[in-house]
This record gives sequence, structure tokens and C-alpha cells, in this order.
Amino acid sequence: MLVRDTLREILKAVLEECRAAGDLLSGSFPPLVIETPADPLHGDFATNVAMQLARTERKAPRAVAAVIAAQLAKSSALFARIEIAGPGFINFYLQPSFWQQQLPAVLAEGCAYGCSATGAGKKVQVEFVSANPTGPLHIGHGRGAAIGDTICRLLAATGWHVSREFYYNDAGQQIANLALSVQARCLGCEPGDPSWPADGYQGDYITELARAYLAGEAVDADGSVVTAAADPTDLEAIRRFAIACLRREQDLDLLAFGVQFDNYFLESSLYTDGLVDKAVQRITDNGYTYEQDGALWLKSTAFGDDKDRVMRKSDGGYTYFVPDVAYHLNKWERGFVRVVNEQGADHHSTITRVRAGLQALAAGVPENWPEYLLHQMVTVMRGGEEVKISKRAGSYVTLRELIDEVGRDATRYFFLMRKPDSQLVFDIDLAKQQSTDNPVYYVQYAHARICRIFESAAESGRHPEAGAGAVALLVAVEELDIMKQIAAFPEIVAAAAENFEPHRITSYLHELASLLHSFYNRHRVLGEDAALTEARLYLLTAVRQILRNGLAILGVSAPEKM
RNA sequence: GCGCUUGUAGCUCAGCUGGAUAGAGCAACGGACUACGAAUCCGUAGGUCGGGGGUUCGAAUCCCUCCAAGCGCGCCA
Repeated sequence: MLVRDTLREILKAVLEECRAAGDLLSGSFPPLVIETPADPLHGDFATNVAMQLARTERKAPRAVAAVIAAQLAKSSALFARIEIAGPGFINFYLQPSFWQQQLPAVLAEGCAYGCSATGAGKKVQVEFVSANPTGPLHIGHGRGAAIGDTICRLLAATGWHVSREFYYNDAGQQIANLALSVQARCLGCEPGDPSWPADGYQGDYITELARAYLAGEAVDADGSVVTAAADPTDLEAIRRFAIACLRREQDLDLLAFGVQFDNYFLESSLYTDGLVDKAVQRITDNGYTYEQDGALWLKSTAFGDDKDRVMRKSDGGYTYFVPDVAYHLNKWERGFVRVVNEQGADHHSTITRVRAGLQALAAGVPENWPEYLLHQMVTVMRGGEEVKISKRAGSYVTLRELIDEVGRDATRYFFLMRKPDSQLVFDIDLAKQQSTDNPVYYVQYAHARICRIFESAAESGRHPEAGAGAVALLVAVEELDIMKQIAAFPEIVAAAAENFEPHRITSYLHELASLLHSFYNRHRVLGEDAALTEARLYLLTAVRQILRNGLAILGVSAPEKM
């Protein structure tokens, strides 16, 4: 059980005891808040319950606090000290033994420490990246990949059965543009020529695709081999070859980034399986459509949208969100009572439309299903200048370049360091520096440092396991601070998972590493006193375990040497 | 014009869902290695929490209103 929950239960029981004894008169108690004060002089934990009760008790907050504090001291041996402070806070100081007892728990649970069973094994699907196969993955996809992947790890750590899905937009206008662009290059056209396709893609990779196609190369993507027909007039063959090539490139980039999916869902399959037509028919049958100006409209205003939206254009084609609705109906029918879509904030407007379409289907889908996790845009700085991102012009930083230049660990950590809601300035020059500017080294160094201490310890025949019985010797401020931080890990993981906020993990790990480094500089681990040495090695074993667990959630390695 | 997100130290960002004197990391300045890795530590300095109202015992946090930035607002995807 989380430390905070333990305290909340104790407090709740004490309040009941006070009421039974006639010391408290309030008929009901407010939700009990156990907070960790910003200032350690205000205790390990504090509660504001006395201030909240002051009104119904018709007494001064501090007087109420006095009653509760007295009963707390009587009821539990957990507290070293209880104080009433400020306007009526009750501050708790826990016994050192309470913190010391956290260590065996960490070692016993090992890589499972920090996990919880909140999800109870229920199914959740997380869709992320879902890039169009019209070019290499860029830095924005990188942020989505890092966040999405970490959310999956967080959900798994909190007891959910996670399925990772990549939605592959292999149908539609953008793919047609891709094929036309490659064909144009095959025919020797260049951007600006009269015959160059409108909205054609101009990146170097298009030229490369054309060359490979004309050379009759073969590409292995997703288990099947596609061989180029080398015929510039065969647009369909060009399309298939280009998609296969880009798909393979994206897969390789994601693999290099440490991101893997359980399922790739092809947009084209929605059409070939008739799911799009079926969804549209069902919405029409439900009476949520009408014809106007030769198009079929969805009455999305019935579900909170600003205006109604066209589903089927006057030329007979569907608008982009229609297959999306069919896709999400399919997710629902696959039994995912919980679905999270991680995507860039520039696609924000799709949320209302997809949800409206799902409601119009009347399939029993909850109104706020699926959940969305949006990340804000990434701007790239290089050489002190902003790099403008434009896929059509072919000017952008690819995820692959980033991994090659910056390294996988630093790239992931950098993407995860701030909350998804904030815009991210990715300074490539800064991230490339393998210096303290990059916090990932700070955290990894703490891990490597512990590993080195263990090497030295082993050489002198001292072993961390032997410290289990000596934890009572760990009473230095720096040691207690570390144990308190250790005890907080499970609730940090829970909060990060619940709020979709990976940056809570990076902040936490940075603090833990900082405490470790401070301790290391202040105290000698391998000292004269054998018992104390073993106790400290035992402490470091727990710290190392948590550094590993935390970094694993981020998908960042925990090196033993650097 | 409308919607979403953001605005906190010179820079990049936290702030535990309304708590006590607002915190880190860079950058600046001054210190600490003849013992476990100095990729580290200790200290100093740095603030009208975008502005203004409101809610209450108490607001960076909640409400209103301005200001500024980013992203959306198509029979494009």
C-alpha cells in the first residue's frame, strides 16, 4: 500500500475515534488530504483536515488540530513526532524505522517495485505515431513515439493489459500524391516543371525512391517482398513500391528508437473489408445524415460540433474522418473498453468529429471514448536558428538523424522531460553535447556510480545482501532523504500513468540521482565499520533498482559503465 | 472572429490536482579530489508566477476579463 494511503486510513480511523469520544462533533468528514510539505521542517507529511473542520466544529482550527493530534499520538506508534503548525496544519514525522523498512520491500519486489494493479488486467489499446507512409519519420513523430511508448509502459506498470497499435494511412489523396511525385521523378521531372504534380513531395527521398524503382530493386516490408516493376507508366506499381520502401524505413527508425507495435492496422483494409460503407450506412439508418449540394452530411452538431460535416463528397469520395470513425468502431468491437490515441495537437479537430461519428453509430460507445493524449508541436533549433519543418519542401529533421546524432537514450529522455501540453524546443546542438547539460547523463551516472561501488565492494569481500539486518544504522539525513524518495516511487508511477505525464518520472529520477550524489559526496560507503558499510550497500541496491525501474519506464538504458 | 493549448529566475522547465517563506537544471560568481568515478558535491546571486478583477481562513493552481505566443477552424489528410 502507498505510504500516503496508509496515513489516510490511520487518520480516518482517528477521526472516528475522536467522534466516538465526543471530541469531534462534525457529522461527516471532508476528503482527507495527506500532502508532503514543500519545506522538510514541516514534517514528512501534513494534513489540513483541522482547518477544513473548523467551521462545522465551531472552533479555531488549531484547537481542532490539538484534539486530533492527541488522538493520533495515542493510536499509532508510527509517528516520531506530531506538531501543530501555522494556521492549523498537523505535521507528521515518521519513525526512521518506517523508512528503513521500505528497503527490504524494494529488494523483494525487484523490477516489479513501483507497479500496481489499478488496471486489474483490463484491456487498453494505445494508438500512436500513425504516420502517413509519405516520408521518413520526423522529429514530431519522435515526440509522439517517445510519449506513446512510455504511456504504454506506464499503463502496463499500473496493471493494464496494453496493446500498441499503429494506424497506417495507406489510402487516400496523400498516397496518390506520393505515387505521382515518384512517377514524376522517374520521368525526369523536377519541382517547378509544368508537368510536376500540384502538391507533390519534393524531398530527396522521392528521388531516391524513383531511382530504386527504375533499378528494379526489391524491398522487404512487414514480411512480404515487393519488387519494383521499373515501369514509369505503372502508377499502381509505383505506389506499392513507394509505400513498401517508406514502411520499411519507418519500421527501422522505430526499431532504432526502441519502439515496437503489437498491431499495424491498414486504412486500406477498411475499404476492402467494406467497413467504411457499413459505418456510413449505419449512421444513415440512424437518421444522423442528410443530403445537400450533392454531398452526404453528418449531423455532428447533434453531438457538440460547431457545424455539420461532409462525409461523402459530391465526387463520391469520403472525407478523411469517415474511415477514422469506421476504424474506431472496429476498435470498440475488438473489445477495447479503453482506447488512448496519442497524436499531435494539430489534429485536435478530429476529436469532436470521430466522437460525433461514433455517437451517431449508436453502438453503445461512451461519449468521451476514445481518450486523447495530444502533444504540442516541436520546434527544432540548429546552430542557433529555427529549422522550418515542411514535408513537401523536404526540409525537416528526421527521427533517424536525431537518433544518429544525439543517441537514443538522450533523444527519448529529452522528449519526455516536459509535459506533453507544452511546446518543445529541441536544441540539437545542446542535446548532442555529452555533458551535464543533458540530464540523462546525470541520472545514468548515478546508476553507473553505484555499479562501480559494488565492484569495489566485491573486491574487498563485502556484499550488499548482508546489510538487510543493519538497516537501523541508516539514520543520517542524506540516508533518510533517499529512503523517503524511494518510498514515493509507486505513487509517482501511478500519477504519471493516470495523468499521461511521463515527465513526472524524469523529474523524480533526477531528484533521486541528486540525493544519491549528495549522499555519496557526504558519506563514505566502503568504510571501516563493516555493519554500516553493509547497510549502505543495501541502501544503494535499492536505489539502483529504482533507477533501473524508472529508466525502464522511459525506455532509457541503465548503463553499468559510462 | 471562434475553439484548444501555453505564459513561473537571463535561458529550459517543475510545482504532488487549493496550502505554510514559489523550486530544479543550465548560464554567472566563490569553494571541495593523496581513499568508493569531480560526468559529482557545497555555497552565493537571481521573481510583480503575463496584467487586472473575483471566489475563501489561504490562489502560480479555481472563475471572469484583457494581453501575448503556438496550433486548429475545407466537399485537404
